[in-house]
Amino acid sequence: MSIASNKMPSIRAVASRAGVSTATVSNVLNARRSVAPDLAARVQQAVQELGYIADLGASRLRSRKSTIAGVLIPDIGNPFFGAFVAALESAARRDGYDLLIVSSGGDPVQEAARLRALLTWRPAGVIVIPCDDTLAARDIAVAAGVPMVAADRVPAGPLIDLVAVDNFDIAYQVARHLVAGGRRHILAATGNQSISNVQERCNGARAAIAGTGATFEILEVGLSHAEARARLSERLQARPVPDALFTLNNLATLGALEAVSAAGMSVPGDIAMAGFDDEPWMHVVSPPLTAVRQPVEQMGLAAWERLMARVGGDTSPPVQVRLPCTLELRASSQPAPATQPAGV
Amino acid sequence: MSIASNKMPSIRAVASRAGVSTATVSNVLNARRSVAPDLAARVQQAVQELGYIADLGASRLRSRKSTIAGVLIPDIGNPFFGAFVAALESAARRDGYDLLIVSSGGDPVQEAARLRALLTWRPAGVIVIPCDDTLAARDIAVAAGVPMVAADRVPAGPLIDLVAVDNFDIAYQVARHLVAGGRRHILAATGNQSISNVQERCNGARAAIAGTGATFEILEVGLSHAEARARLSERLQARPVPDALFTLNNLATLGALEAVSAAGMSVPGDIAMAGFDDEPWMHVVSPPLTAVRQPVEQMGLAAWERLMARVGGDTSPPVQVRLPCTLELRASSQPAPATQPAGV
DNA sequence: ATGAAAGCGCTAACAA
DNA sequence: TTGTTAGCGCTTTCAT
Repeated sequence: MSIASNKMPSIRAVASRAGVSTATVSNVLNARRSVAPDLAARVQQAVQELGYIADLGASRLRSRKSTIAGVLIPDIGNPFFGAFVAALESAARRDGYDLLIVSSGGDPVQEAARLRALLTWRPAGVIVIPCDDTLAARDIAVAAGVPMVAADRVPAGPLIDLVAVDNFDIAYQVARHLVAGGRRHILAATGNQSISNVQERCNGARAAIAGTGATFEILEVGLSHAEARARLSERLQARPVPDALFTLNNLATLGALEAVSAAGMSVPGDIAMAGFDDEPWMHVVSPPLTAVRQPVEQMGLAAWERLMARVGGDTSPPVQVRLPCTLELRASSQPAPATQPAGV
Repeated sequence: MSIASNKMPSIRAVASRAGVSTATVSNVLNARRSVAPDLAARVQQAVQELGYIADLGASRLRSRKSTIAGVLIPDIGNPFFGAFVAALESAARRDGYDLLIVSSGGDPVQEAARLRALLTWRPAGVIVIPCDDTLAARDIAVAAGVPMVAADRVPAGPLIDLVAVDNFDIAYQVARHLVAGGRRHILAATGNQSISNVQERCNGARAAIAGTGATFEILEVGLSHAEARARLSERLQARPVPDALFTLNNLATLGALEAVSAAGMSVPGDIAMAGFDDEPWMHVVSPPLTAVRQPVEQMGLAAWERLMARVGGDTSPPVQVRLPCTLELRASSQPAPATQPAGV
């Protein structure tokens, strides 16, 4: 709580300097009503001279039009979410909006609290990557009458607009690829099994494996790569030792790489690896990692587009946008070669 | 520009429902003046029932106290900046502030434009990672009377509060380490040589190399790892071939790894590698990469602390906070072994 | 085409 | 302790 800057001139200062009314200044700046060229010029000059910057808070208060959009994500420090927000930002800027970005920390309680903080600024709408499929935040937004679109993860219950990737389909492809390569025991490693996109991924993998005789196992490995490494290291010491690792997010992939390396297993000789999220470094490790590339920028754009539609008054039923992923096949998931001494 | 939500009850709705004045509601909610317990209870209940969420924009307008801080960084999609913002966010939340985060895209013109957009919301202060050492944005903030603290990069000219790492010192350490390992031709790869922290790093390296007989060369490799790979691939084909690569940011490191790999050079046999920014994947590549770990969280906290001090009325001369980095020595920068077939 | 004046939701000064 | 009133900076009637 601090003293706001008080050196900023108000619209009145501009008006008096230009010798016009505040209404005229407003009209010049917002191109609302037509203003005589000479007056407009005087206004522009006064704006320049004073370094006037309009107060959008006051403007919003009176006009009841908001140019803020809220963004509620699990963690701005995660590169995946960072890329998502970057895409949102450029779209928002193009449309004249500013973004209020807050992190929920993956905690549903925080999520609700942060949404309330967002609504405090009266955003035109909110884009949220839910941290669980309950999405208590939805009720708050609905009660407030603020449009909300969900991204990445599928909230259960009442429908709202959703933009996500086709998790089932791509996971199906990955699992089929692994089985086709002769893998018999696929271990899926994920942060939190209860997140909807994880479930979709698991379902897709299961469907691909069904009837092939291969087995499928899910392991929760926590929310950091260090924890993932620990969990997976434990698991790799136990029986049956999996011959394929399907990591369901970038943190798990990293932890898995460490665990496999620590266990002295060779990739893809002893164990195949494939994971969600394709990051630049994944093709400089040896062997290069097979990865699912999510169209994160398109997700951002699509989410923004949906929000703008709602904000613009679209009252049609909620839609689900599903974007296709691409599978970047690299060496880590190839069939075990007869001879290959490669470590990780 | 959209219709703001109009379903939200105002403070008047709460007041009438609780049978009190709006002033009393305000006092209850902000714990300003003391209010009789029964009235307070009625207010709280009305707030609950109506789902009232105060309008902070209106509040700020009247009270002239702002609880938003602006954050101006080159690119929210870059993990380094993402981590910085994440640190800022938790500090800000603790102090009751919300963050308005915008990206300049590394363009000074955009930087100024985005700062103006920020000021439109009347933030209590602004934290900026400048995209060049001119920092035109500074003048705008000064003119507006809004406290600004710079981070990561050192703006030239009039002093403002600055939080950065000790680039010279750590670069000195790295270069000395490389030379001590027998390297004779060190190539520094950077995105934009004109950025102050890059210059400091180069100066540090030069100082360490001076008088050792080794040579030092700087190559600008662009702003993406793809471009970095291309530039470095070219360079590695030319003479003299460097025997050490000092990459000055994470993108350059990645590009360098690709270029070295493509050139068929072994690390650290043919060429040593060391770089700025320690990312989790850097110790899962082979060989693990020597990296400079920047205390990015502490940078965020220190920058926030500085801003809060200024916002609180501290008018002492600008201070420079320099945080120490740590050098994570790994295999990639070790002396060339007599025999080692390792690729990258 | 322009200005005067009201009022958005809130808090601070002033009354009671 | 509580209520009443004015007014933050802006936009929008409503006059002119």
